[in-house]
Amino acid sequence: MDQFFRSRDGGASPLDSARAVRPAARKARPAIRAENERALLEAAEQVFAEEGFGGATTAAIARRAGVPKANLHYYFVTKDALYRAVVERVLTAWLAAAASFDGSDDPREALAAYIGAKMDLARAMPLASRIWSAEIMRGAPMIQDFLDTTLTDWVAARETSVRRWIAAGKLKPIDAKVLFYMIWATTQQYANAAHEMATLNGGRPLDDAAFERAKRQVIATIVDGVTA
Amino acid sequence: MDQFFRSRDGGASPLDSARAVRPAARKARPAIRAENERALLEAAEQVFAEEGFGGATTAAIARRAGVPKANLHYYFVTKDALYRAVVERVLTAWLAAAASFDGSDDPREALAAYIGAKMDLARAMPLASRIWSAEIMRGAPMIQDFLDTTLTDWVAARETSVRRWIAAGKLKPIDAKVLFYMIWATTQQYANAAHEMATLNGGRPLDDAAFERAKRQVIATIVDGVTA
DNA sequence: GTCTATAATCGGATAGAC
DNA sequence: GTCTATCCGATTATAGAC
Repeated sequence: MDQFFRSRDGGASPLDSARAVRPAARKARPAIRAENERALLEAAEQVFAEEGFGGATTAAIARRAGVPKANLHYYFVTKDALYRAVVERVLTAWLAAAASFDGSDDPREALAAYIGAKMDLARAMPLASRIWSAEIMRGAPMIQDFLDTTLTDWVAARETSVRRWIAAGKLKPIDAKVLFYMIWATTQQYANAAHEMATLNGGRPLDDAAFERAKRQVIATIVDGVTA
Repeated sequence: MDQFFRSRDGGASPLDSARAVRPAARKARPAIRAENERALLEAAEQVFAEEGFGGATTAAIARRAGVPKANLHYYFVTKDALYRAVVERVLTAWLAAAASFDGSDDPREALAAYIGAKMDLARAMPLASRIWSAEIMRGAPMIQDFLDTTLTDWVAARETSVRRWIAAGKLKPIDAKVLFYMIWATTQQYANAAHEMATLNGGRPLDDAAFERAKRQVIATIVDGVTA
């Protein structure tokens, strides 16, 4: 995972990202460390999602996690390292959802499974999903290596599948990238714009039934829109 | 326009947002004021788009505009007021694009015109569009009044049109809000994720021809996906 | 491993000379 | 109307006692 990240100053090689978290001292109580790291990561996810990287402060994160600020800097040496740890979590989840595209040779099934998985990811991890979008909006200073390597390869491979489906008459003659941009944008929207959706829903967040209806409509629209 | 805004502390009524910009002194040279405000707004748009509200600094904005930092605070009393002025511009553009939905009684034409206008907006004003998305992602602290009033009314009226088209057998039985969320997300993507798209395009931004092809595919996918 | 105290810097905003 | 100098609270990060 570390190979995807570079430090925010842009000058680092993939290798030096090493461990963002200090190694545990011998004979430490692992439970305390695990709990403090968990609380800090959870608080960091909230604050980074609400305020963005620049607007987030380590003091606010430490306060929300219920640990002294100096403790935050003990577990995560810099604000940057803490942010990286948060982004790693959602990258893992993103890759897991991506795998769901490959469960079927039929484009309708593959697309339905992938769109559904991405919708579920936005619903289950809205804060992490928002951080992911914000990272991309800022020009991906932390995940450029991921875009250059894993994502580029992933898209290229799926473009081959799409071309095969087009040749087989199963899909319209579309550009696969444009399709993926639409899928990414639409599914992320259910994390990014949850507040706007709540406002337009009479002030209440979407309940599970409304979300499931939305998921079905999103899948149906895209699948019907690209199949021949 | 001012009635859409509230100050970021959340406690303000629409009335007190008054003039974010100082009134010109009598006998001032309007050209200097106009040029300084223009340079500051342009620089602010760049910095807010790159760093977010919290990450942007007035020093960086003043430096990019080529004016002393104290001058920024002369023209725009607070960072908040400068941000509000930037958001006002994109709100105006958003409303102009929204009007293009109402040019036809046929859903295919209305949707094509609106999606095309939103795509063109993202292409023509990518920085302002990104700020708009970031504002919504943060929970719309500055444009909540717009969401509560103008946007709520706009969506409600278009939902009526969509229901009419469904009843006439021209559209599938869809939820209009889910359709609009998809349109908003997909079109914004061409501003928000321009860097990611460039990476997947061999490092080069989309040229005009590629953008026009994407626009046609987005329109076709959505229109074909929702028409009966 | 924890946390109080503090260093060093940066941030928004202003005073007041020109 | 402009801009240098500066205030002062906030911010990241660390030192060092416990």
